[in-house]
Amino acid sequence: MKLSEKKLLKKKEEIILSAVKIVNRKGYRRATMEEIAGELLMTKGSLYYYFKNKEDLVFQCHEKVLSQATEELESHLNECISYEEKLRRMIATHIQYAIEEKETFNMIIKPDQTFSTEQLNPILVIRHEYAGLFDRVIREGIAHREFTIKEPKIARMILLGSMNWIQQWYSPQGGKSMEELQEIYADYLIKVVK
Amino acid sequence: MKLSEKKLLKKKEEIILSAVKIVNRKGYRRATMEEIAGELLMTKGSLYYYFKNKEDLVFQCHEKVLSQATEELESHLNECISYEEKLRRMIATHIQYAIEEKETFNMIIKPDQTFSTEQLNPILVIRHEYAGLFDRVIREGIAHREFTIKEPKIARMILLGSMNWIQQWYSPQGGKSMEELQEIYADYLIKVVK
Amino acid sequence: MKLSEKKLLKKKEEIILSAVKIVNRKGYRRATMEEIAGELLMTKGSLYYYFKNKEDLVFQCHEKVLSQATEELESHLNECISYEEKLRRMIATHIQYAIEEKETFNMIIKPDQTFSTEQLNPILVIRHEYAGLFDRVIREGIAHREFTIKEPKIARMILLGSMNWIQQWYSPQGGKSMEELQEIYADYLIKVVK
Amino acid sequence: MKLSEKKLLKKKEEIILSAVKIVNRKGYRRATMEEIAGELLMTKGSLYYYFKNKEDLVFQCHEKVLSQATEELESHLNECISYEEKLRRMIATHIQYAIEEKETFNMIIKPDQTFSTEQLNPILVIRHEYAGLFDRVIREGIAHREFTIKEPKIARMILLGSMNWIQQWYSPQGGKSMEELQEIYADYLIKVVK
DNA sequence: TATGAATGAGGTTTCATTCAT
DNA sequence: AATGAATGAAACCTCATTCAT
Repeated sequence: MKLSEKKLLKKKEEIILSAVKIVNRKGYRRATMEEIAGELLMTKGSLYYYFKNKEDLVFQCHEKVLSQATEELESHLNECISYEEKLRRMIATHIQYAIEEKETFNMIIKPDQTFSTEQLNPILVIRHEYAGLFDRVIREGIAHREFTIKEPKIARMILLGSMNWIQQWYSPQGGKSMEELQEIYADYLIKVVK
Repeated sequence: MKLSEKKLLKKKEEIILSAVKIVNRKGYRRATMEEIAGELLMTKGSLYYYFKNKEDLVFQCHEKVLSQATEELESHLNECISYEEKLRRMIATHIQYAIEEKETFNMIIKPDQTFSTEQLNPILVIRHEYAGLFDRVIREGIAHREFTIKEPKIARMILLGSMNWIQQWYSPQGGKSMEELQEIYADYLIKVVK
Repeated sequence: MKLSEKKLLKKKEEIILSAVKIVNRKGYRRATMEEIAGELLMTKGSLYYYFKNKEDLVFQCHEKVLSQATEELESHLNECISYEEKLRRMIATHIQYAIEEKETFNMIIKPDQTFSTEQLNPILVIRHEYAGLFDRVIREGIAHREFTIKEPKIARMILLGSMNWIQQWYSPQGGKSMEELQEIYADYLIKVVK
Repeated sequence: MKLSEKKLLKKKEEIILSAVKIVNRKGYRRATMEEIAGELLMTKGSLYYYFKNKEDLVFQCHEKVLSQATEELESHLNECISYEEKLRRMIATHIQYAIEEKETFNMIIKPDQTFSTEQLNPILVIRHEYAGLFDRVIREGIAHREFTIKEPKIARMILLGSMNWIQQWYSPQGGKSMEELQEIYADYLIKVVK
């Protein structure tokens, strides 16, 4: 890879980070290209050198965030610990992302509100993959007799649904810290699959 | 109440229903007054005869849906049955709403950073009331030794979050009927509070 | 004239009065038909029974105000007093209207901003008549050797211009009462024509 | 100052001139952003690149015109001539402005209940300064026994009001040239303060 | 006569996008 | 690679006007 390409990628990454920040703060519609550019002391015109359009930029934000999260989840799956412990750690990871990357995660949750059909599909694929990791830990946990339930898919939906909901009410100033939440959620959600 | 007033209210209700539908599909920002009006074969100008502005219209959407749902839940709380059974029925009711009145009920879910502080408060109050009914059944269930958990609020959030999530994937053509879902969810969620 | 016609005229008059009030407060564009009707506990639809459109209504406001003022001016002209005294009284009258019927008078001053060509002409006629009364008192005053100037038309324009300007700064809470202004203006403006 | 900044300012000035023209012709409410832009073969959207909103644009119109006029008047005050002569020249200047820069100068005249209090104040300040120059020449003229009146402020208002009024009727094709008017007005208005 | 309801033209504003430089 | 400037579509909102009842 040439130096110029490297520079290009670095710049793209910077822009994505800025976009993630703004979109998380304001939501997709309210986040303007101008503000995203302003954060980096650029002008909005420049963004179009790096990204085809706003949708494309935000799409790449997702890819980044979600692939990061997926990676983390996978690492937990590969650790040498009990399935319960694996699931605990995956829950903690998901909660962290849901809180810290709130709006970006939100777009993954309701992508059809944001993306055109063309870009919808790749997102659904990543999303499906992501959910699949939870399916796997549950299924394998059942196979190893750590979990007992009959409907692993529905259990997974309960897990993800309840964790995604955290966004609706969580506030850093609220009563519980993120760490506490991670623990309590893990405790209670493990009960579901046990 | 005069006939004309009744008619006015009916029309307002129609508009609200249309608005709920569009807003749920598209989100607050993407839902346009024109589309909301078009659904009813009206023109956007007419909406302003009934509602002060877009915010006001959407606000009344929230208000209506929430207060209606609250009423239904309360009836279950007053039945003479065990707390577990009360909770099962409330879960069934909530799921039924979430599925059959999907678009209407969805409103509860989105708090939207849209509302001016003036209108945000009344919404939060009703929302709080609704959630409070679940809190109550859990707390009282604990007092009667039917449930055992230490964090009833978080349990409630897990319950509501997981149920609201059903909307994201449920389809009548899918594998499970609503009745099956109601049962499985009740089974799994009761485990959380037990 | 039949009773019903009388009633009609009376209602029209009421509406005109309301319109004058609102237009004076807000100006032509900001005064809405709804507000004009509201003042009389009517709905705006009703106004169209009495007036062809907003322009027509406001046009009749003018006619009323200006014909009233003209009448007053004429009465002063016919009093048996010196021309200086006649002019003093006319000045007082004009100032009073300029202050108390501020916006209506304003429309007479700049009618082309408000009226379509069709209605512009009648207004210009009345306006011309009105100014003519000042011309007359000055010309006759010169004929009777009370005044001495060579350019009566320009003097008249100075008089009217300076008085119309009062609107720009006069406030009831200001330092001088209307009565004081009437006197000082008369004193100073008489100097112009002397 | 960089070239680009200069260009920006020039464009802003062009827009201001266009706005002044339209607003004077139609008044604040009737002047549309589209028309103002159209005059310069631009689209209304572009105006928002240069000005925050309509109010801001019109505000800057006022500001510009007023400060420019003030500067010119001040030079006369500093000449070494009698106060009567100073006043004559200031009158001539004001009339010239009112006639030759009719549309630009007209802005001084309309205070429009349009501006938010925030923007109204700076305008009133400059306006006050401008008028203050006439006040000064009259007051100092009194101090030097050239003038005799007791109400210098009101005299000033008569002067400005009558001169501003010229715009309402003056036409180059009319009977009197501007130079004649300047002389006659000076003659008659000096009588007011003598 | 009066009105409730609807309309639609027209206005302001926002902002993603384009493009010459 | 970047930007300043312009654009235009689309959104919200206002309000004079119409008309069936």
